[in-house]
Amino acid sequence: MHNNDIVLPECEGHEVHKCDVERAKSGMPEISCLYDLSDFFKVFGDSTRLGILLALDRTPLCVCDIAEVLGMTKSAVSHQLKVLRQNDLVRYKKEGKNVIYSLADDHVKDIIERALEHINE
Amino acid sequence: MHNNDIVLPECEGHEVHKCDVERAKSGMPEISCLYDLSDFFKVFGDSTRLGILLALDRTPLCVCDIAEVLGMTKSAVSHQLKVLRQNDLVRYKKEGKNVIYSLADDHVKDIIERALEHINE
DNA sequence: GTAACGATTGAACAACCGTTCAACTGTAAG
DNA sequence: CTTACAGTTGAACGGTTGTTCAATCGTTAC
Repeated sequence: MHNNDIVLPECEGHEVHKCDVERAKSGMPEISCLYDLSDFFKVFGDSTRLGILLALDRTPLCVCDIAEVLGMTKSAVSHQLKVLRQNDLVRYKKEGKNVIYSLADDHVKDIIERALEHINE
Repeated sequence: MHNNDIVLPECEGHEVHKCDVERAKSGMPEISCLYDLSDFFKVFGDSTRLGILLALDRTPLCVCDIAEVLGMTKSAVSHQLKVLRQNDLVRYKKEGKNVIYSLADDHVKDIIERALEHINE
C-alpha cells in the first residue's frame, strides 16, 4: 500500500502532509536505537522486576530476602534477576551460600522517580 | 513455601536477613503504585509506540502521516495510538477528515532522553 | 562422605500483546 | 446519493513473556 510504483501523490489536497512527514523523519533516531530504547523500557515494564529494583534501592539483598520482600518464590525472582543482570541494572557478589544483589548505578533511581512524578501528575 | 504455620525462623544463622528484609519492606511503595508504575513503563516498552512518540515530538501529525513515517499500516498505528491516548501521553483534534495527534506534555520527552543517556553509558 | 540450603536453570503452560485483516464510521467532494 | 479517503474497531493469529515445577549446582555444616 505504501511502497508501490504507481505515481500517487500521497494525500494531495492537504498541506499538512509531505513537509511534516519529512520533518518527522529527519528527527527520528536509528531503527536499532529505537529497539534498544524500547527494550530498555520493557525491563521496567514488569511489576516484579520493578519491585526488585525498588527493594534493592533501599539495601542490598540476597535472592531469598528479595523473594521474602515481594512474597514470591526464589525461582521466579531468580529468573527476573537474570533479566536485570543481562541489562546491567544490578550487580551481584557471592557470600558463602548467598548471592547479594545491589543496584548497578544511580541512574535507575532517577528514571523511576521521574516516572513517578509523571504518574502523580 | 513462604506462608505456612510451622515455626521456622527463616534463614537463621546469617545476620544478612531479617533486618534487611524489614528495611526493604518499609521503603517499598504500595502494590497498586507498583502496578501503575510498571504499566507506565510498559507503554514505552514497544518500538512502535516509542516511534510514534518520537515522531510527534518533532511535529504534530495525522494518523496517515505517522504510518508513513514508521512504514506501518494505519490500522497498526491507530491501535497503538489508542494505547497512548488511554495513558494520556498524546492529545488529538479533528481537522476535516484528518485527526491530528500531538504529545500531551513535555514530561514524555524528558523520560525518553533520560533513558537514552543510560543506554549510551 | 552426606544432608541441608541458597541459587540457578530449562521445560511447560497459560496469559498477554502486537499486527493483520475485514468491516465499519464519518467526513469531504463530485 | 455515491464515491473516496481518513480513521477506528473487533476478531483472529502468532509470537512473546512470566510463573511454576522439577532437576541441578555450589557451598556449608555435620
